[in-house]
Amino acid sequence: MFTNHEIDRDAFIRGNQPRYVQLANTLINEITDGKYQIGDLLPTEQDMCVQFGVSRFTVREALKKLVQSGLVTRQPGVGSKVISTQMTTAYSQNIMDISDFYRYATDTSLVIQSSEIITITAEQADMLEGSAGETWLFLIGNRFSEKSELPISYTEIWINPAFRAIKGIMGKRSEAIHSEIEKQFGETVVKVEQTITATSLTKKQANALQVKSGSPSLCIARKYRNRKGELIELSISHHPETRFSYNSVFVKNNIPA
Amino acid sequence: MFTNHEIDRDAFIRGNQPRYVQLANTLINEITDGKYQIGDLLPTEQDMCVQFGVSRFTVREALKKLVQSGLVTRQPGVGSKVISTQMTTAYSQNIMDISDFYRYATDTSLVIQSSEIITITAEQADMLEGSAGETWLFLIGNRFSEKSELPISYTEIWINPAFRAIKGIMGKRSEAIHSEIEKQFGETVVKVEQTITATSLTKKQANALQVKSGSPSLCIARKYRNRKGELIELSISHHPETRFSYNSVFVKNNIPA
DNA sequence: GAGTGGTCTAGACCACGAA
DNA sequence: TCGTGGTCTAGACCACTCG
Repeated sequence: MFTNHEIDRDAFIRGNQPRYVQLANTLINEITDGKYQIGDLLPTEQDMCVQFGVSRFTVREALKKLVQSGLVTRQPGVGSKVISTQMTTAYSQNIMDISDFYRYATDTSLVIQSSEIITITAEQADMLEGSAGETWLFLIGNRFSEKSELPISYTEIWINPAFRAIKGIMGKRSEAIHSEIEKQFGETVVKVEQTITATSLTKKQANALQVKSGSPSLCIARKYRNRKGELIELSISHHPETRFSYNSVFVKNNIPA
Repeated sequence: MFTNHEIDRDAFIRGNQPRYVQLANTLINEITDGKYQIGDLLPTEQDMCVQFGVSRFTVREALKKLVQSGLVTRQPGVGSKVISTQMTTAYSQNIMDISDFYRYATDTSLVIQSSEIITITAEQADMLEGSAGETWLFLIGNRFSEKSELPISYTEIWINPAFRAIKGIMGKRSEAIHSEIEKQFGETVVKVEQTITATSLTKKQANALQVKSGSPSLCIARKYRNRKGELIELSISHHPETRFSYNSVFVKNNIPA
């Protein structure tokens, strides 16, 4: 058992993460490193409390993260069973949480090729939840993964007039545009709404992606909102078939009603 | 404050749901009914503890559900702020949790049009995580929403040999196939892996959907797994453009590292 | 400085599954 | 019957926001 002072020093060294996050990472590493096989039971909550010198609350918060990650299921009267020994990630995308939007940007890079201020039409105003005549910043770019020379997406980005003075966004970026807005203007993205559809590529889009005009694409539109619910940024990405897939894992933690 | 006996009687009447679920539903109803506007702060945790006669733990579990639903954000030193006053659902799909897979099936209906036992090839075995020569049940059907006569998807379903004796699956169904397997065989789905891609429709698929051959579609493949990680069912749905979209909401609950 | 939500402890009772 | 995870209470200290 640690005293408070020792916990604080420890946390400082490790980057000041909560105990349950540290414990979750420890357990994830043990599972992915092969200490447990699929079907094995983890130690009980009581055992972990003793082993790691923390309360049951801390252990349970950590185990919640394992369930969310799809590594473990839990059942009263049985225990915590390992159902997967690897985190599902790949060159394909896997978003379960808003913080994953930040991670995604670091695995790929976005190259902005054009930037202009546009006075929006009535139709665009509808899409952007604004009024015709407003002047939004309009960016066009391509996203690349490290593993291929062909772009994985053609992306159009609309930025709210309040942030159109944003600087240094041309060329190759390893960070997301919305996180740049947060930095430069002190805004905070609290909500992202995402819609996925299938579309036919226009000539312009197809050219940028080096595929045939009219071929199918996965279209992902994301609305980034601040605390007041205002639309900060709208991004629309078109991914040609075979170059991109969108993956998710859903795990049952208790019986549905 | 309730005695234990009163809590039990109460729970029985309300369907035996945990207190924090009941509290979450109460708060969701208050928000969607207009008691709070966007930007308003909910009462503090302390206030709710007094108002509802529960502990802070119970209040916090309830508020977690509101954050997951995208109705509220929480910030230390500030409070719990309303950022949306309606649950995001529509004719389009919105899956955040494994239990949503059950709800989706009740909003739409699946009409199974063919059913046969197939001896799988090496290529199919790869996809189904089995061995060539195994005999899987193969279903073909269309999914309809109540609002339109045109199907919203063309669906192919592969069912593990262990469950190929499943009964009563032909024709119109308002329940999901995987939940029928659970019922008839006592299995439990604990994990669903989902991959979304864009594809061109084959002639057969296009005919079933009454669109042009080669037109784009949103392809959603789902692998349903039991506790042991075994593949129980694989479903592959093709949705023509304009008839379907896949929506998600992500909400920030704390600052990412 | 007062109040907020985030984290954490040390207890407790329960329904359920397995032996 | 015994141990599991699910729920719940009553405390506590902290970093942070805001007046």
